[in-house]
Amino acid sequence: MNAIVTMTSQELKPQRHSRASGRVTIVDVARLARVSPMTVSRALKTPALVQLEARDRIAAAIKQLGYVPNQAASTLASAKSQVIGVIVPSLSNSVFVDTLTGIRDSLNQHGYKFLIGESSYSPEKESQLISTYLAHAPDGFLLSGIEQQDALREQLATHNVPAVRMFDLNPENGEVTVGFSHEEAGYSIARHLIERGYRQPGFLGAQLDPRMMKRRHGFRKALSEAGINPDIEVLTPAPSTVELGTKMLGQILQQTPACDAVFCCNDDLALGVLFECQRRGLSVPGQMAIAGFNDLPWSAFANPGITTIVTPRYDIGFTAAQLLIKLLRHETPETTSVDLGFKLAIRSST
Amino acid sequence: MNAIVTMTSQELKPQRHSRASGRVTIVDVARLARVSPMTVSRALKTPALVQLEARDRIAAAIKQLGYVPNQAASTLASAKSQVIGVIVPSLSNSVFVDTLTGIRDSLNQHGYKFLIGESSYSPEKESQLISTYLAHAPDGFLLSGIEQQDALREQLATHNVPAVRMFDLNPENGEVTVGFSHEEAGYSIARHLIERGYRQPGFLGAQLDPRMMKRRHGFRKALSEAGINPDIEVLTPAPSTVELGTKMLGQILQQTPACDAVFCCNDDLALGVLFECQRRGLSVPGQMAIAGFNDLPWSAFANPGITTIVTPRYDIGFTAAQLLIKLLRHETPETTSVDLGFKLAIRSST
DNA sequence: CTGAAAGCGCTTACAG
DNA sequence: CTGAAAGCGCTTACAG
Repeated sequence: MNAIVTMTSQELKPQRHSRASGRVTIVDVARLARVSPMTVSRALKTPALVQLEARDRIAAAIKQLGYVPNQAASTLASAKSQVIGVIVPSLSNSVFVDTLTGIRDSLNQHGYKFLIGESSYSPEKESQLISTYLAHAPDGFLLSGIEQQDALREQLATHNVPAVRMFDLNPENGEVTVGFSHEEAGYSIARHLIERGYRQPGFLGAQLDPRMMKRRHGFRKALSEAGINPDIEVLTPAPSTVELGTKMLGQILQQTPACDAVFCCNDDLALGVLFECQRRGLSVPGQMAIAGFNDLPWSAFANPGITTIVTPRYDIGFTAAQLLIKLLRHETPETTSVDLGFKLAIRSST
Repeated sequence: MNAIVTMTSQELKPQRHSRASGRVTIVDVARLARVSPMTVSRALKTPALVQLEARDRIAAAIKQLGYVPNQAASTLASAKSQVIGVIVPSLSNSVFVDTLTGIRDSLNQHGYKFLIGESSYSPEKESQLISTYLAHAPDGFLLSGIEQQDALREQLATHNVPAVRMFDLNPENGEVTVGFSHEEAGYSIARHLIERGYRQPGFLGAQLDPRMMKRRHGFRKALSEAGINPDIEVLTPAPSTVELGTKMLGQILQQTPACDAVFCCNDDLALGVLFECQRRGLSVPGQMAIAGFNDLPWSAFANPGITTIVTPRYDIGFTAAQLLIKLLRHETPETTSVDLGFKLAIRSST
């Protein structure tokens, strides 16, 4: 009777600083399973260290109560968030979506989640995103490109968060990078066009991000080496789209009517060029050869199929994530710059 | 002297349970700014409640120390994560990427972050993702479609997390939904084809998700009403791609050689059909009319331009996020089912 | 293999 | 407008 009275008075006068969330916690599970909270924690993280019988009782209690661990509490206590920050230039470019898929497939295997940020190709925005994400105490970062701001590098160093760069190569400094040589890719497209006999190939470049400029550089280098004028080109900072491709064909033909081939810095542009050629009655590749970049899903099925560079974007994401996990485990990767290469897919458009 | 000795002995014998992270905390900022940690917290969240002078000292201290608030600690203490879980069917479909952009633009204004999950059109996977995300204590969810599993509904109810559904309408139950009528969209494409005089229009359907089936239903309804055979169709559960479109044209022509128009459940398929028509020497729209769905970025620039349904996918994301924020503030939205409509873009392909 | 104690870095709920 | 105390729900670092 006394006991009941006591309970009632407790209910009427809750603790002064009480702010119970009503949420099922590890303590509730522990009580039901007749173990300590610590053992529940172990059963979840390192089951091998917990007796089978206890493990079963804990599993049953978790199920019965519908327990979901509180990630915030775990992060705070362990200083490990299991979160990776990923920064890509654009989500509307399916190239980066493929990379995210690779990252996801890799990280999921190891229990990591990731936050996705879109830098819109802006180094300033990239640095801002890093600042925001640091509040979530990410265990690591996957970044796009190797041209980050100094401020960003300092932030990473200050907070001691490892990062892996994607989409390029970085043989110079010790930063871990996974990608391929954009310069060589541009070079090989030019060589292909030259070998096919095109003598006035032009370059269509959009976005003007550093990697595109490297492709352009390789393209120009091959042309110069072959004694061909490398200055037939149209450049614009606008994002590459099919619509832009339709316009750029007009522009390059106006500048150089004898232009007989174009290397588009992305397949989007190439598709626009193809449609515009059809509209103008220019045969492809007879009157105008078209080469693209990335091998987007429709490139092989266009009419004609579009010659392009096949980029290993899924593998870049997957490999970069694997490397980052190695770094997080303080394993030393064999190499800091992984070159995944590219392939030249020759199709009917050239 | 004594003091120095004391300090030294403390350094040699750290506290038994010490696990200082080395991280700059709110306490460090408070000390430097000569206020309490509570005042720093207020300066960050509700600056109006803090004296201007103190605010300036705090801002200076934050800058000097490079303080970044610990999100995990904040979430744990306040039981608010400022995180929204977003589930979309697919990231390779740019439609959903556009929606994510709308969501981001809306949530960024209000300081929310979001976790993106890809359900691959699977209700089971959707439920799993929700379970995973609940560990992050999201303040709310944005879901795709209105056909969630009962288990998912229970989870949301148990954890008392509000959700807004996207891409469809839901006049039946009280669930908050933002989208448009897929049935009406399919109906209006059929009406357009009928009015143009096509008498054997076929339907090409991929993925077979609920919304596509509603479009098909509207399409068939209009044909039946007009006394036209609605059974010319090819259906496949495979994801819609340009490659698939090239194949499906062959299939429907094999079934029904006299088929004179196709409604493709997505513009990807329509582009494949267009390329395949070109390859087979079928004039568009003379021998084969093509209609698509979504108005992907290249649809207007194809040759010919592709007639399609323009879907308000960016606005769906933006509006859904706005509505969710209202729910989180316990404001009552004027309506639970927001119809953003669609537009029929008539171009040269029909 | 298990558990009691302390602490992670914030915010709530008070009290002034 | 400001601050001292307690607590959020975990994990670390011990000790057995």
